[in-house]
Amino acid sequence: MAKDNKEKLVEAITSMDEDFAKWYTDIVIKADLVAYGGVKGFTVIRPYGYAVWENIQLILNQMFRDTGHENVYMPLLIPESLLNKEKDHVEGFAPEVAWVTHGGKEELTERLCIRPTSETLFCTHYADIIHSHRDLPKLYNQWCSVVRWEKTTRPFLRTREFLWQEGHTIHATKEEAEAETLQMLNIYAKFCEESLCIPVIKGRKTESDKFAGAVSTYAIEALMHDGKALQAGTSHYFGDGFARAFDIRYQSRDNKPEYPHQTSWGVSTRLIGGIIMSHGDNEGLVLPPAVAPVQVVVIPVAFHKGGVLEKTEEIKAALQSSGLRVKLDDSDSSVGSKYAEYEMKGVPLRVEIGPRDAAEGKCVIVRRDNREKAFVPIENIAAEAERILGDYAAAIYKKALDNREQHTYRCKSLDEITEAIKANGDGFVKAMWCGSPDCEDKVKEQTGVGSRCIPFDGEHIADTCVCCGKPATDMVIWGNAY
RNA sequence: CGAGGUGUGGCUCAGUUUGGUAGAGCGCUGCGUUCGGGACGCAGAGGCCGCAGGUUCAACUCCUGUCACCUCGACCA
Repeated sequence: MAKDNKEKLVEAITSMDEDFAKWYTDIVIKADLVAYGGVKGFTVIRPYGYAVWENIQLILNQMFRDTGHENVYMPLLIPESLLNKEKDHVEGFAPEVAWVTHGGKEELTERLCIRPTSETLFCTHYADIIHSHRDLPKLYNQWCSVVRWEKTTRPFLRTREFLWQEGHTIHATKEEAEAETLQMLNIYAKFCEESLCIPVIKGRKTESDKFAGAVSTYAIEALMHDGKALQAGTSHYFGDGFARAFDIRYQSRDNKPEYPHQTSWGVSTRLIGGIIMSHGDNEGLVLPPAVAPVQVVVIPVAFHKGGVLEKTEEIKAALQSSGLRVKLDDSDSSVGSKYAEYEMKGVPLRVEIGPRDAAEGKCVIVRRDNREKAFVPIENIAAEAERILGDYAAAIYKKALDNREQHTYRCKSLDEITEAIKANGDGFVKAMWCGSPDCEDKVKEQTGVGSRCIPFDGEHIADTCVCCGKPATDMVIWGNAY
């Protein structure tokens, strides 16, 4: 009997060792996060998946407000002439924009692109509203979806339409804008580590990897379970390039026209993909408590027998009153199928209570991450649940961090890189770099790993570039990315 | 955009080779018995076989075209 169940569990979802991509897709569908839509790269985000996104929004919005940002909403469509104003920007995005060419049956005189990002829209608006140094800074953010016509799509990781937030700020000085860029990167890092339990590396992108139109691009990079990197958030410093292209000027205190400095920064529903691939296991999703739609599921066992249902109501109420998100499942499917379902959905804690427990005034708390059971008196349920959730969050963070450490290789030559990956699988490669784009390309060509970022807290691995042997300027983290 | 694959009840698929008017398992609905790791019995509902042409007395099956989705690469949050 137990053996049959085991086999069923294994059948339900492809093992991650066997086929990581299939494992990912299985989870996304079976945990009820998304359904496929009718058009490639466009997905239905199901209520359970959307609830995760809403929790992400809730936390980030608070962090944005705490740092003085305001939410706004920009139009969906961008006239072609507007997109064309900043040269690097249009070159970067033109290949992947979708165009609106008709209104009803009439062909438009100027085609309109569906925003792939909203820099141009913010810039035109800023040109309208900014005249004096007193109008600065403007710290805006918008939650919206954007469209980029990607060739290869995967739910959450790369979809043609994705939900995100894009912050766009404009400042009087370079220093202020640079500080904003780094402040937001730090907020993202804090959010990922504390709320999503995903360890990230903060760093700067190389020239070739910068955002189209940016002076400098910063990113947080996370390592997934299969050793591939995921860019979890980016923050860009634009200098005054966009201001010049869009003719945004303000009069300074000493009555001179000046160009302001800008930033933009964003995270997307891709973060949900990061959660799946950082914490998930062969039983399904493992959700960080801060964003889990249901933090505790209460499951009555043999509840037609005396007293059980009353106790579950009592437990639910106690948990809710301490602010936890709780679900009581008293449907008539078997407990085994409920256990499996909520494990698949990554609910952090499960409370079981049967007639025996009810009689003794206790219940069982089972952790999703390691299935450890704790028998707790019902009167302590809320405090215990909160304590265990704290341990759980720390444990899944540590597990992800351990995985990253185990898959971080320090290499002094291209051969060492190849060998490290061959021996231990994909991961983060730490190696020195001279700063030349040619070497960057060569590393990619010969070892398969591209530059992820130049971390702020780089190590000194060697004196010379891993590729050409000339004096090195930076330590770069290399890897295979999603 | 290149290479491969798949379209048949909600899902996974069989049936296509050899044309004769559609099946299984799971899921779903109702009633009852169950419940400490994916329960069981009985009774039901549900598909003009992706779409459009063509061949044929007859097409899920053969032919032509087309669309969609998936996987893997190159490009990208």
